[in-house]
Amino acid sequence: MLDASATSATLQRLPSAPTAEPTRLRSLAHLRRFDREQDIYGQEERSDTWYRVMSGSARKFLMRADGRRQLVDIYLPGDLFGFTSRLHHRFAVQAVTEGTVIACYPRQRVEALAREDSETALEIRRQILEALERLQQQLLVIGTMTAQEKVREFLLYFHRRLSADKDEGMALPISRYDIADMLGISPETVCRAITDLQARGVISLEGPRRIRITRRRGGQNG
Amino acid sequence: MLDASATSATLQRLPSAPTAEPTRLRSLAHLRRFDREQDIYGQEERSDTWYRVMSGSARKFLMRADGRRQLVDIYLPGDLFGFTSRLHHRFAVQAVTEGTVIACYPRQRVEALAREDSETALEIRRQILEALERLQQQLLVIGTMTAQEKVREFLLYFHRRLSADKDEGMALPISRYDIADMLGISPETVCRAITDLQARGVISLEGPRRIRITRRRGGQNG
DNA sequence: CGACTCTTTGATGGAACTCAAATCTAGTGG
DNA sequence: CCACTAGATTTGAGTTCCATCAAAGAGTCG
Repeated sequence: MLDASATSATLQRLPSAPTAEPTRLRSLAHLRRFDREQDIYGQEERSDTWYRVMSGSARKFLMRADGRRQLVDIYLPGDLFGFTSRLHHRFAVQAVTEGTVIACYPRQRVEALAREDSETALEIRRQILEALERLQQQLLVIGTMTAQEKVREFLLYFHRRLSADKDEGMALPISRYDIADMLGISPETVCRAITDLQARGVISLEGPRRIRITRRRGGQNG
Repeated sequence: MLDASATSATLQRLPSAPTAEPTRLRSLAHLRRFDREQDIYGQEERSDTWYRVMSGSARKFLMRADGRRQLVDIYLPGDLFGFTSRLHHRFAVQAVTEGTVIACYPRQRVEALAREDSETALEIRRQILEALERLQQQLLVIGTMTAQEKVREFLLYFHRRLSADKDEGMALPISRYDIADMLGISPETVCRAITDLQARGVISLEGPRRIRITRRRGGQNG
């Protein structure tokens, strides 16, 4: 929508990677910077590029015919995404945080590299498996029955992913609406669940976007 | 009866890939037969084997502390499973259909083969991507809001996966309980939803396990 | 400061879970 | 072949939970 002039994103060389990234792969990447809500790729777009979050965050989602938005995944620094067995994407991915920096890898060249370098191939396999594990975790969260559980599981899961310390609060990059669209419940219910969890002493808020996990019971660690 | 339709689907299930199983990979496999409800691998088991359904079906699930069973995926003929980036599994997989036949591949040897044969490596990558797509689809199904939608989406999705003809009914290998544990709703609600869908003319039943899709509106095809 | 978005809270009708029981199905053995 | 059994499926009644509509508070950024 706003993405008509998608090339407000800046092209530049990659100076150094924050996360462990094989040198061979890194040499194929170029960096782009995205504004808040800006599309990284659109629904139905050709899947000829792979991406990695260098900083910031992004949401993967699908717009339904009835106008509902379904969130499928949140990408955080270090996450590789954009691969599919299809020719075209079925979801869109857009930046959540202002100034999100994404490394872009031309798919053809990555696959060519993988063909001749088994180490790269292994790394790619590992990254796809990571995405798989994330989706499974996500399924476990959404698969719980009550809304309260969903929100609690989601917060624990997200806290783990942000690899934040238990004692220091985590800074949620996403809104209540994002959480709602991710869990298949209404934003108001997310709010009420958070309020209840706070009342029960499971979490404590220091500002709406800063959440501290106080008590973690029955949580299976990652 | 269920087996008959399932087995005939073996070689034509994958939409984008006509390839059944590379000869190189096949040579590493040995076949095992499983009874109904028998574990193919258990929760917390070491992940040193990959599997492929040759005939029958299997469920991947996790038992929660409160006794609730959460289903994450259903494996049908042609599906490869068992890979993870972890050392141990976090889910169990057990046969659903009596006499399910599974091909087992020693992980070490598969990965060794992948290291020296880029074609095999590509095939593995493709298979993992298939699993990823399946989980995404599953997330879309569960992420819908009403139970009615969930059940309808699930039936359409499963119908697609069984690559059954629209006009001929599909033979559900799984129970209402399985569907419920997959969608995070109660089995009674699954029943009522199916009854309602039947009343609305969306589906028609010829026996509880034989479902025919009558009308498919708004369904995105695979 | 003021406009905007995000978050929270309230009230209400409808949806879904639970407990309970009836019906159906498939499989077993007489 | 049929009665019988165990399991699966369906239906009913009552209660809880959640989506929805509405509006008020909080936070943010110009």
